[in-house]
Amino acid sequence: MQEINKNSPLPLYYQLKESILTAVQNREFEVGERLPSERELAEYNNISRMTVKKAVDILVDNGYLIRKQGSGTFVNDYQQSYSISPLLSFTKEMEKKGLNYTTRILNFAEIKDKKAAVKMNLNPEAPLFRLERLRLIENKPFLLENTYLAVDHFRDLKKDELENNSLFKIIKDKYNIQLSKAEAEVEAVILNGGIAEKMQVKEGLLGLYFEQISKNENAETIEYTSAYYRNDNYKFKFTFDLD
Amino acid sequence: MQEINKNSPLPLYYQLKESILTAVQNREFEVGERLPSERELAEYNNISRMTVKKAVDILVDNGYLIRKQGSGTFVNDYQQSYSISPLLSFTKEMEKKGLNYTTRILNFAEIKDKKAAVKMNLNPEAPLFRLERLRLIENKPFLLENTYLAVDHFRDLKKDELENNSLFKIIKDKYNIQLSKAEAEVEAVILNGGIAEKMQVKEGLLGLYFEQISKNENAETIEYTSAYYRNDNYKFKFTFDLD
DNA sequence: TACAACATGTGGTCTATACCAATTATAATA
DNA sequence: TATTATAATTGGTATAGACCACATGTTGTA
Repeated sequence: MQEINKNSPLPLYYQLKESILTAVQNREFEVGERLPSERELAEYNNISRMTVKKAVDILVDNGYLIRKQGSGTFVNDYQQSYSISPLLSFTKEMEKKGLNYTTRILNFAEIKDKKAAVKMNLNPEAPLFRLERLRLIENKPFLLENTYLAVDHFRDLKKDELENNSLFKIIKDKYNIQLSKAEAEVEAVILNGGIAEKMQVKEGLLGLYFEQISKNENAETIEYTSAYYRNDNYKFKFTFDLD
Repeated sequence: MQEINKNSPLPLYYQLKESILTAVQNREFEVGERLPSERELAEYNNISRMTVKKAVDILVDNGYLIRKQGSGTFVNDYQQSYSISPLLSFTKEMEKKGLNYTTRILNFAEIKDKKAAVKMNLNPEAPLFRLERLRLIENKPFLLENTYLAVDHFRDLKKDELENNSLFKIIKDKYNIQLSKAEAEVEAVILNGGIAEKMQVKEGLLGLYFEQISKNENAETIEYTSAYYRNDNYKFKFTFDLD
C-alpha cells in the first residue's frame, strides 16, 4: 500500500483513498478479506482516524468496500453482477441463470396519483391501481417497483391473480392487450429512507431510479412503472433501436 | 425548518438532513437561494459544524444542494433536466430543444484493447480505433465517451472527417453500414479522478456509466462505446421492445 | 469614482478525543 | 469441554477547535 505524503497538495483523505483502492485493485487484499482497522490505518499513516474514515467512506460509497460495525472493513465482491433485462420480462433470464427468483407483493390498492395519471396521459383524477412489489434474487431484494394501471382499463383485476401470475401475462391473456414498446428514463440515485428500508440495503447505497411507460401496438399507454434498483450487484441491461 | 431533537434515537446529522431536505422540497428555500451557513446551522441547532457538514454532504451528494467554497451552499436546480436519447443519435433532440450542443474530440488513435476487442467479438489482439469525445450542452460537458471500431472494418477513417460529421453518418454513408440495434448496460457510479476532471465536475458527483454495443441488420457488432454521463442535470432516456 | 488593501465570512481539511453500539476474543466457571 | 461473563476491538456519531483556500464585503486612498 502506497505511503501518504504529508507534503503533497492532495488532501490526505484522497491519497489514502487512492492508496487503498490501488491495493484492492492490485489484489493486495482479496475479495472478502478484512482491511486493517481504521485505527490501525490512522496510526500507520500518522493521520487522524476521521481522515481515514473519510477515505474509507468514499470507497464504501463506491461499492469497493463493505463496512460492518463491530467487525471491520472488507473488500467487496464488486463486479459479481447479474445483468437485468428491462422490467416486466426477466423471469426467463433469471431462470436461465439457475437463480432463485421471487416477487413479493407489498401492496395492491386503488388510488389516485396526479403525477402517475399525467404520465399515463390520463385525467389527473382518474382512479389507478398501484401494485407495489419487491423482487428478490436468492432471497435478496434487488428491485422495488410501483406499477400503475388505469382502473377503467383493468376492471376486475384481483390481487390473488397477481400473486399467481406475472402482470405481463395477465395483461396479455385476460385483457388481450399486447405490450409492444416501452420508453424509460434512468438516473443514478442514493437509496435512502423508506426505499432503503424496503430493499433491505444500507442507507446511502448507490442505485438506479427508473421510470418506464409501456405501450401497446397502437402506441397507447398501458402501464407506468417507477422502480429502484440496487446498483451494487446488478446492472441494468436493455436493447434499443437505432434510427 | 424542523427542529433537531437531541433525545431522538435518530442521529443528529440525519435529522438535520431530513429537515433541510423538507425545507427545500416545501420551497422554504427557492432554487438558487443560499442556505444558512454551516456555522449558522450549527449554532442555531446547538450541534457541531462537522455534524452539519455531514448532513449537507449527503444532500450535496444527492444533488439537492450545491456547495461553493468561499460562497455558501445553494439549492440546486435538481429537476431541470434534459432527457438524453441513446448514444449516437441525439443531436436532433438537442436541436429540437434549441440548445447549443457540441462535440469535442479529445483523442483519436489506433490502439489495442483486449477488453474492448472481446466485447466486440474480435480477436483480443485486433487493432482498434478509439475515439474519445466530450459532449457539451451549452458549453457544459455532460457526456464523456470512448467509442471503439475495428480498424479492419473502417479503413481510411480520418480524424478530420470525424470532426466534421457525426460518426453515425460516416458509418452509414462512407462505409454503407446500417446500424440497427444496440445493447446497453447502465449502472450508477461516482465520477472521480480523470473522468471527473475531463467532465469538469466535482469529484464524487453521481453519474451513470454506460456500455453499449451497436449492431448492424445482420446482428454483427459494429461498434462498442463506454460512456460516463453526469447525473445532476441529465437523465438517460431510451425506448425498447417488449417481447 | 475606482481601485487596492484589509477584514470577514464561507466551505474544505484535519486533529484529538470521547462515547455509543455491534461484534469478536478471552477468561472464568460449572 | 461448554457456557457465560467480561474485555477488547471494531465502526458510528459527535464535539471542539484550528487552519487553509476561496469569495465577498468594507474601508481607505488616489
